[in-house]
Order: sequence, then C-alpha cells, then structure tokens
Amino acid sequence: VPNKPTGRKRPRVRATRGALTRERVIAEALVLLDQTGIEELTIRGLAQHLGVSPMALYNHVADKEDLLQGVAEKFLAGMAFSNDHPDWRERIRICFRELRSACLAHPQAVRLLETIKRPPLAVFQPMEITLAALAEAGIGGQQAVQAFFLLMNFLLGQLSYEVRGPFRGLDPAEAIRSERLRGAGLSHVENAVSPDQWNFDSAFEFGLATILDGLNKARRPI
Amino acid sequence: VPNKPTGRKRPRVRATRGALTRERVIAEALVLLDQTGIEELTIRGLAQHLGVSPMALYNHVADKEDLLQGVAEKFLAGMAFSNDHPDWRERIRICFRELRSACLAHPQAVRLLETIKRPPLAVFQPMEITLAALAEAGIGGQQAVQAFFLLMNFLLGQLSYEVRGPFRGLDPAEAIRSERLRGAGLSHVENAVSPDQWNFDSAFEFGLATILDGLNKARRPI
DNA sequence: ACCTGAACACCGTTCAAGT
DNA sequence: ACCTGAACACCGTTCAAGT
Repeated sequence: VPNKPTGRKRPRVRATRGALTRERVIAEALVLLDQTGIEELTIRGLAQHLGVSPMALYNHVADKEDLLQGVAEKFLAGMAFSNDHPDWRERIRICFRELRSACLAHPQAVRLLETIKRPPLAVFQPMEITLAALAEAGIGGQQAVQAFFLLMNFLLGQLSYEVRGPFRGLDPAEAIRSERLRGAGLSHVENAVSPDQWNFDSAFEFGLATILDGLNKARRPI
Repeated sequence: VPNKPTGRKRPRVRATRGALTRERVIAEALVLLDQTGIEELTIRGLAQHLGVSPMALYNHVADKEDLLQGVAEKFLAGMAFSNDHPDWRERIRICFRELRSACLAHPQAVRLLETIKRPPLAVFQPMEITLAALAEAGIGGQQAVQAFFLLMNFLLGQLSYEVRGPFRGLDPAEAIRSERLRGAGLSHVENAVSPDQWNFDSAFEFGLATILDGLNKARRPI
C-alpha cells in the first residue's frame, strides 16, 4: 500500500487501483492459495480477488505457469536457515526441520512443488548447507549430491503425504472391508497399522535420524 | 478385440460398440495417459478415443476423480513382488526396485500417485513385505511403519523428480546466471552440481543403501 | 440399462479496442 | 504502458430425451 490518504473522503479503491504489479499479483495469489486451495487458484478467480479484469494479470505474468512459478518462489523466499551448530549432523537436521516448517506454514502451497516444472531457487540454500556439512563429515562429490537428494526427496514425499491429511486410505479397518486384501496374507499390515496413533512429526524425525545414521556409515567406504 | 470377423465386409466398428465397460474405460484411459500425459487425459478426449459420447463414460465411472483412481489401481495392479531372498535387507531392496521399475514403466502415470486422494491398494503388498522383513530384523511396532514410510516417501519423491527429467533447474551454469545466487556464497553447490553426470539409478541405489544402513542401527536401540 | 445432444458453469488465452 | 470486453477453444458435469 503506497500512500494511504490522510483525511480524504475519496473512496479507498483508488489507493490500490493502478498499483497492480507483478509483486502484488503473486503475493495475492499466495494469499488466495492459502485461503482456498491449489485447485481453486485460477486466473479468473485471482482477478476477481484483485478487483480487476482477468486480462489485466497478463500484463505482469506471462501465463499461469509463470504465475505458479512466481508463487512457488515467493512461498519459499525469505527463509533463513540456521547454520551455526557445531555438529554437522545437527546442522542438517535443523536445516530440514526449518524447511519442513516453512512448507507446512503454507500447506496448500506444498503441492506447487509437485506442479512446478523446475524447483524454486530457494532449495539451493539447504543444498549448500547440506553439502558443506557433508564435506566436513568427509562425504563429497557425487555421493554428497545423492545424499542431499535422498534427504530432499524424503522431505518432499513426506510433505505431500502430510499435506493430504493423516494417513488416508491406509486404515486397516477399511482395508479389510476391501475384497482385494481379504485373505491376501497381509498379516503384518493388519497388525501394524493404527492411523489414529500416527504422528507425522515423529515419523519425520525417525526418517531424518535413520538417514543420518546411514550417512554416518558412508563416511568411510569399506 | 473379442472376435475378429473372418471374411465379412461389415464395418469393424460394430465389434467394439456396446463393449464399453468400466474395465475397458479405465484400460483405455491408461493407454491414452501413456501416449499423451496427465494434463491431456480428459473425459472428452477419452470419449473421443473410445469413439463414444463423453456422457457415455459416466455410466461406468462416477466422475473424473473416480476414473483417475481406477487408472491408478490398474497401473499398479498385477505387480508381483519377489519375496524369497534369504536376507531381509535384500528382500526390501528388491521390493522397492520392482516398485520403482513398475512405476517407470508408466512414467506419465506416476503423477497420478500425487493427484490421487488415497494411495492405491497395491502399496499394501510392499508394505507387508517390508514389515515382515523388518520384523525379522527385530524392528517392529511404530518404528517399522515409520521405516516403511521412510522408504516409500523416498521412492515417491525420487520418482516425481525422475519423471520430470534429469535435474532441471539445478544446472549451476543457469544458477550462476540468476541474480539470486550471485555472491550468495554457494560455493559447494557451484562445485558439486554436474547435471550431465547425474544418474537416477545410482542415486536410487545410494538412497536405498543409506536407509538400510540407518535401519540396521535402529535394530538395537542404545 | 446404456447412450446421446444440448446446455450450464466454468477454464486459460488471443485479439482488437480503449485510456 | 496498462487495462478492458468480447470471443475462442477448451474443460467437467447436469438434464431431458432417446433406444
């Protein structure tokens, strides 16, 4: 909001009119995305939300793909990652915890990361932190990059699950009802799954810990 | 194709007409999906592909969501997982390799797993194999389920990356060009990334090995 | 029971026209 | 330079009508 009129009675609309800029279009798109959902984020809907003609947006955005790309950038932008812990393991842990937190702050936006053609530039900072930490641990080269993608892909997989809500479709009660699972010898599944006690936080921490333990072994190839 | 006419001159269309069934609709949807892409798989397009009115499909499918669900089931159905290796580690490894292979056989269909509200029933078999193997290794309860999801989420994350093609947007040459990365102190990233030598197979194997190493440590909690 | 055409309420985007 | 309305080529889906 550039300059708020002091005491004028002029309609407030004028203040935002003409202030349509790429920055504002993308910012409001993120707001609208959070309020509704990725499915409902549409050029026409965004235009209405901005009180403007649909075609007005095309002055600041190439097409919808470009808009989504911008929203994805904005959504991950401004993230600051702590990088001062002495232990390299803990540095990686903290970095991915922060990344996950930032993603979960905009649950609807997480699915953008699946839609987008190319990953937002914001992933480079966690990558730098991870590669630096791994280098300190004696892991470098191709292996270090693969380790980063192991962590990153686990995070993305977990997030896309997490965003969809707790554990849908893996309820054993429902599974038993299904024809396909009856007598299929899935005894371990039947005994193991209890969606009500599922906890994404602890699952995430378990994953992180397991990967870091595994990487620890990779430090000195046998 | 049921019964090919022997020497008749009658138009071939009659043979497939009326044979419209849920099975066929879903099967052809998968064919069309493989040929084109998830974006292009549309009710109207599928109807045209089947030589039928769009509304005809609604006799065999509730709505598009139901269609996609059916395609996802079909796409993963009929998979047989080897489960006879003596080593529990190798059993898990083989299972997830087979799962990945099956997914990559229909690259366009992989994105269905992200779109679908609930995971296809087919994931229960790998889950059973994994839980059984982990039980043999002394890992059970909540931990075993979390371990399965660690493996599964890694696989899904890797697949969604893999399907999009090799490493797009993480080219350092392109990154340097970008304003945001200039002077951001991303020295490790600049030195490490070389998309041309990236190999999804080896990245997958590295991930599997690392997770299994990590799980090995989880066998006896300290 | 299954298929059809017409119609409705939406999309993203192009184009020619306004200021 | 920026915004607009009308129009185009698409969507998924409802409805009433056909067989």
